[in-house]
Amino acid sequence: MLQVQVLREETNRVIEGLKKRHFKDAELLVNEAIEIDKNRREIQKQADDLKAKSNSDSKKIGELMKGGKADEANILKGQVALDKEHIKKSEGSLAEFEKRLQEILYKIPNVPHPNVPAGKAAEDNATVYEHGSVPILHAAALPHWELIKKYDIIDFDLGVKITGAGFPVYKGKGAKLQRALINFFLTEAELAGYTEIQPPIMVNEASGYGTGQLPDKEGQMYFVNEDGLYLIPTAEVPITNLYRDVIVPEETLPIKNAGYTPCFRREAGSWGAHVRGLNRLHQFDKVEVVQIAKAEDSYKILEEMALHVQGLLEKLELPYRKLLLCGGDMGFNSAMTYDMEVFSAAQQRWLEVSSVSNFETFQANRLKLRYKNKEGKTQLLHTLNGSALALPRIVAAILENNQTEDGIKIPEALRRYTGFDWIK
RNA sequence: GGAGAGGUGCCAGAGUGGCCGAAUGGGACGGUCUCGAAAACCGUUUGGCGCGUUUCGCGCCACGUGGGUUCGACUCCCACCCUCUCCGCCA
Repeated sequence: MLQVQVLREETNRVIEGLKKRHFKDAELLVNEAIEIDKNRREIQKQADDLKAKSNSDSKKIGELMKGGKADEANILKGQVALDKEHIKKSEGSLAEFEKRLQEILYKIPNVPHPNVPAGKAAEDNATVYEHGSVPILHAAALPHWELIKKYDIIDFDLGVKITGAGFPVYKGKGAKLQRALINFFLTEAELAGYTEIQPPIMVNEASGYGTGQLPDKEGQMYFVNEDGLYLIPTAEVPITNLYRDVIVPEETLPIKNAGYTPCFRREAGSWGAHVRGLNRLHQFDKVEVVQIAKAEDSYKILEEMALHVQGLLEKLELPYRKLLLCGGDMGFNSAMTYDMEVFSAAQQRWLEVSSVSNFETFQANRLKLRYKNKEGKTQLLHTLNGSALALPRIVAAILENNQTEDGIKIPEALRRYTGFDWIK
């Protein structure tokens, strides 16, 4: 959520930025917010003045009563009662304005960074880096959903039996490969200076609001009705919310946390050939990295985080490209996002395996995540996060790209974690 | 699930109707002392919003949340949320 103050003071920058997203009602909503805010402030001034008056009158009444001047006190009481009615009215409309302002602010996405390319959709994203070459597969090469059957390492039908579609069962070397990847990603994160966090995978409503899943994306999360808890769609939610309502000491910045969690996504309504196999699931595993930084450091850190993810892909010997997302393709909360896509050789398509974003103060504003600067002023911090990495598509790419007639070869860097070199 | 206790500032903790944005202790920060440090002593230390003559002044709000009583609520009443302890169940 953007701050009204920013809308007020940097109206043009905000509107121009939002246009880059092809966000339809940018001008309309921003101006409406500013207008409502103006009314809100006028009413607050009126109410505050009236409250100041009745506060001091109440004090006088106390003094008069003590001095035995009950008559004078009673006259004043009548006066205060009258003022109270007016205050109540003002407060009513103040609350109304605040509610409407909030509703509008929830609808306005983050303002893209100036370096974000213009563009409407995925094809307008800028490819800023490419690495590795596409492997040439043997004639009988299979897509991963065939490979997992051939080697009996992941079973979708069993998942359907015990839970439903999109909940695969990993077996034998398939299960061990999961564990190895998680371990590899966490170890690499630790080496990069991240503190490992193991958070709950259910969160309360306040956390959902904190990172922006609520109120809009409610239907995308699994909800445990009995206890009012949400299954997390990503570790970003619990790990970022650790710092909700916190004023962090300046010397601890930047804060670097990493965590492995299963992730749950309802993904209502997305079906079809391109979501086959491991491409899209309701439950999957992911290691997430999260940083909290001062405004002046956040873009340097965004680059650092992207490079960390690139390093992982290079160690796994996967060909990838790095995209700088265009305004039209960015997520609602983000000011700048890099996507990493891995080439899946048997499917002959790029698969998104990581998304690294700087949210600037967009999340911090809702989270009330701040620090005190040198002048003693509290300031909002910047939040950043990235997948490092999401497992299923990495598994798909490893299986497809590394298949030979003799089996699937495990990348060198991963072998000390798997304990085996081949899936045969 | 049953019974009880409780939610106050960075932490602990007092406060049962106006003198309370809040005692006291601890922590942190600054200063005095010291070659330096410790101790001691002195001082500072919640956040949000609004207005103005905007490194400062004034006002409003907040003692879990929302309502109520009252001229006046941390204090009284109602509802809700959360935490802790004991019992039960349990990996």
